[in-house]
Amino acid sequence: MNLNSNINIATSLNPSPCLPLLSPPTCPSSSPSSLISSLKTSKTLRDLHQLHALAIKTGLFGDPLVAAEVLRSSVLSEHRDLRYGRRVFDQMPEPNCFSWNTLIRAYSESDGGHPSESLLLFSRMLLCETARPNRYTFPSVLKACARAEAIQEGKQVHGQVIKLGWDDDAFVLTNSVRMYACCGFMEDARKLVEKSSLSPESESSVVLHNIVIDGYFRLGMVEEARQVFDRMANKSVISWNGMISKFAQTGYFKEAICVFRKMQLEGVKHNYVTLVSVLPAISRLGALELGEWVHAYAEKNVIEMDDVLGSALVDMYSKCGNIDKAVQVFEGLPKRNPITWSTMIGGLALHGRAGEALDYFQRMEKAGVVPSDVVFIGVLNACSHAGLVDEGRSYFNRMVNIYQLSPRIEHYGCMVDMLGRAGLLEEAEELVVNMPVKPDDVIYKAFLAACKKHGDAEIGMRVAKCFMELVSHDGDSYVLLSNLCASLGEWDTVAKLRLTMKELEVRKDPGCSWITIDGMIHEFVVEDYTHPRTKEIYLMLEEMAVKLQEAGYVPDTAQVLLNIEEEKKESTLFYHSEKIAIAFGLISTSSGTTLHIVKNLRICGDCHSSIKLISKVYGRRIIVRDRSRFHHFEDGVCSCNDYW
DNA sequence: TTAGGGTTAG
Repeated sequence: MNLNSNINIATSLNPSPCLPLLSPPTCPSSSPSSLISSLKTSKTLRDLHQLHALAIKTGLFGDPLVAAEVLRSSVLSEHRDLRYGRRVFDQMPEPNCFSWNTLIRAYSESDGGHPSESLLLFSRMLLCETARPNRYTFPSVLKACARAEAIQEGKQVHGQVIKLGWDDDAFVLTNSVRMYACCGFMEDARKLVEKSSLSPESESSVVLHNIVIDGYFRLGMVEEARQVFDRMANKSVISWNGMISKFAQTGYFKEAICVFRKMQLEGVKHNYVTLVSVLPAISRLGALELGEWVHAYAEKNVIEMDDVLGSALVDMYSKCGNIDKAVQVFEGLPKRNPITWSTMIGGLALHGRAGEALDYFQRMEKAGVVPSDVVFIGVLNACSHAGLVDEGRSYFNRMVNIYQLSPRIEHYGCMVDMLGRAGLLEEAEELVVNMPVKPDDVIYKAFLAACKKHGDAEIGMRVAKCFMELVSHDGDSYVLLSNLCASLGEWDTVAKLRLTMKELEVRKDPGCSWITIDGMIHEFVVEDYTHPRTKEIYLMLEEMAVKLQEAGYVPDTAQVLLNIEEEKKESTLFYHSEKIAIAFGLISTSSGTTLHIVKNLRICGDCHSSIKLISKVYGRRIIVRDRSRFHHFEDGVCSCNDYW
């Protein structure tokens, strides 16, 4: 869009506004100042309409200050109505500068894709002789450019800023930097910051640096963002919160927690946003102790427990293995929204507590909350993990027919997984082939895992062909497929697959498990020898092997799908990362302590049966979160009833 | 009339 192009706003808008002409119930005295103060305190759209009518009736609308306040109340109050405000503006014979700024700002902040409207108005304002852009005009126009990521227009506006001499104004500067940062022009953004005469300790300088950091994160330039943060002479709580939330949102969970700890060490008080920002990182890492600390901190510091912080806590307790506590937090919340319900239902599903997940879904419906498509992902996931195939089909149909929600690939993913786990491979295949969205890696992975579980290579290979055509770069799917072939002894195909992976530079995520002891996260990969207590860990693993064999453990070497000697297979199995993490947990905690393990991949069959025995032999509850769900091992039994 | 937040198939 070119700001200098001719724009005929008048023809594009409703020229005959219907303005109400009611008498207000309580008629304020008709002086400009009392009308303005009534407008400022008006609470509803109805009040506003009546005061507007009064202004017209008494002729006071002709007073530019009154008209400006009618406009401001229309578009920037809590009960804003942009279309109404636009009609008010178009009625003004000669809007003053304040009114232009008000409407430009309202468009730049609105959600309905209106930033371009802001720019159109600004270009009209430039041609207007009675109102010149001022220091209040530019922040909004620049914000509109930033939101539309319109660099060409942004540069033109910035040109006007310099021409009219507003470039030293703190608000204008902030928004100029933000405009460049949002458009990805970090060089320009940084130049402006460096050129500014602000003291590095000043509040404005902190804001500018926060914006630059945000810009680097948008571009995925995490290291640059971190460097700017580390070098800041002064940091506000918003700077710290920004780093935590951006790290967590980009998958840098450990880094998010690290910043959170550093903030604490430097004596910066956490606030509500800090907690909401760090909790998702804690959830993903399964760092229960830290999560509990955050919960206690919120209570001790009387941080408001609303639906948002409540959802984050429910999610944290669910993903960190304490589902009962998640339920307790949920039940204690003063307010719940659709996300809170989704989080609770998804959490119960993750723990295999399908019956309760479905009960909560019913409660949600009874409470009058309209189910979102996300909550159905939780419901279908619950059915899938509990083998409730008929219920799953029925909920899928209800979602489509009663709630009129279009199934997304995630819903099909749940259905394929559900049918596959239950051994209904042909029905699952039919769904993969006929579903209206293109199957992705995840769908194939669920399907291939089901074929492997049920030993059906024929269907597996048929679908595998489609998967190969995807030219996927997802390492896990290749490994799954090659494992499927390996379980059939098809070593030639395995070799071919490995070669394809090499050619496409596909890498598999290495299996990795972690355990938190005294607030420290300890990470282990398969056959890991890097931990400072490696010697003790491996002595423990040897002891475990002996005790398990005494208890009747037979290694399930069919799980090791490499073409290697049986004996080597046995040792490979015993050094899987989750077993190493458990050995470390056993030597680092007192007897009877529950162990919480998180694994990035799905737990293998041999580990699953070993951990059942370990829980019995060592008298420990062991809670393992793998890629798809929780397993609660106790006294030789797992909560998943071996259906996973 | 500048900056910050929660759920989602394997």
